[in-house]
Amino acid sequence: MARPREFDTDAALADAMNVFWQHGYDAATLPALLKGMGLTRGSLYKAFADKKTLFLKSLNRYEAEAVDPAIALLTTGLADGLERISTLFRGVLEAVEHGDQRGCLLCSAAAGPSAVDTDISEVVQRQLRKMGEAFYIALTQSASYKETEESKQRSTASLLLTQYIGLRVMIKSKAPIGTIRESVKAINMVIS
Amino acid sequence: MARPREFDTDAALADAMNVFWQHGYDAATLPALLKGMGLTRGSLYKAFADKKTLFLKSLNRYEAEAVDPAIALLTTGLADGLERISTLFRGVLEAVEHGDQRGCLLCSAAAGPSAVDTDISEVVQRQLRKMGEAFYIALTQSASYKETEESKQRSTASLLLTQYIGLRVMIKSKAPIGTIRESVKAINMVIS
DNA sequence: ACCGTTAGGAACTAATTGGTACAAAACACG
DNA sequence: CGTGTTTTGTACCAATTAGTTCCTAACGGT
Repeated sequence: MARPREFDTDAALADAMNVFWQHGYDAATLPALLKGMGLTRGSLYKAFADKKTLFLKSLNRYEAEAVDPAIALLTTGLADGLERISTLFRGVLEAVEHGDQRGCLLCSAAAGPSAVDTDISEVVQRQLRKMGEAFYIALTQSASYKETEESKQRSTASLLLTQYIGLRVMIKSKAPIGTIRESVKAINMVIS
Repeated sequence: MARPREFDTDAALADAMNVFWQHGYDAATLPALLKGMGLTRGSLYKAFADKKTLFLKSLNRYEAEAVDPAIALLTTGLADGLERISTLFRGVLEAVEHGDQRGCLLCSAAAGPSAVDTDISEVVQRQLRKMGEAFYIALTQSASYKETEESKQRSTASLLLTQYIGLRVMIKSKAPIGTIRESVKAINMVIS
């Protein structure tokens, strides 16, 4: 009973996510978002309230699009948990080898706006926690770790999460590819 | 043979560094810097050219004030290299326990402006490289690692550097203290 | 075919951004 | 004492920021 929206809000959100992914929260200016999303101010503010909520929605979309698949990889599929973990890190490395230097929206948010804004911090913490839990589950489902005491499994999971964040921050900082490779190699060394 | 400066440039730089440390490069506005440094626009621009070079100088000062001491800890002093590494991470943890959530200026720069600006990236990469090298030296001077093959020493050093970055990013993201403790515990587990 | 409701889009706003211009002030040296 | 040189501080600037207003366009139900 009114004029229908001319664009697909979900597609627009995907575009917004990519702009934030490339530039980061602060550096993603409104004009850049508008251009990337292909719509005008009126439409954006009508559909997404304001920049911060647009970012929060982007973050949630990132969760669905990048974090959850990673978690799925870690918690299901391949027989051995360690193999899954290796595959995850190998995937990150491969993206870099193919020139993707965007890093990880979640990790960049952790280093940036999450420190300042509690709403953003909440979402970031929740997603990081999920990742950590997924590492833990992968460990419990691995031949080499399934029998070890839980406290060691927890610690190793925590190590892997920290390692994941550190790795993706290094990638975004334009660290030389050799350093990235070395770091991934080191992880494989530790878990096997 | 002219009017002398009314402030200590080095003290002012220290103040600037702290402002950047708390807010990050982008979020540190000029008024915030001026207030934190206790001087006016005229003086700041006469003494430090512009915001970016002020940041680069702050980064170098951070190197002298925080990075180099950490490197010194890792490469000299305590008998065993692993003990030095433990001490470093324990120090980070202690700072957090005392309420310091600023994280690490270097690590935040890595996740933020380093991705965009090559001048900043250069400084960041150099400092990260120094840190990695220091971890490596600490390993070669430890009872348990000094005999292992170099490639493994390199990998472990790389792991520690990545871990260090990840840890400090998590801290800045306001991760719960339990997670931080767990992550530090995990490192001690790996290296001993 | 009309009418209520919503989307779209351009113009506008108010605040803030980093940076500059310039006059007044404070010194060192002769 | 000047006088030349540099700092200081204020006022200013143009550009950019996120966000709003408001008129028009496009629909859907009756």
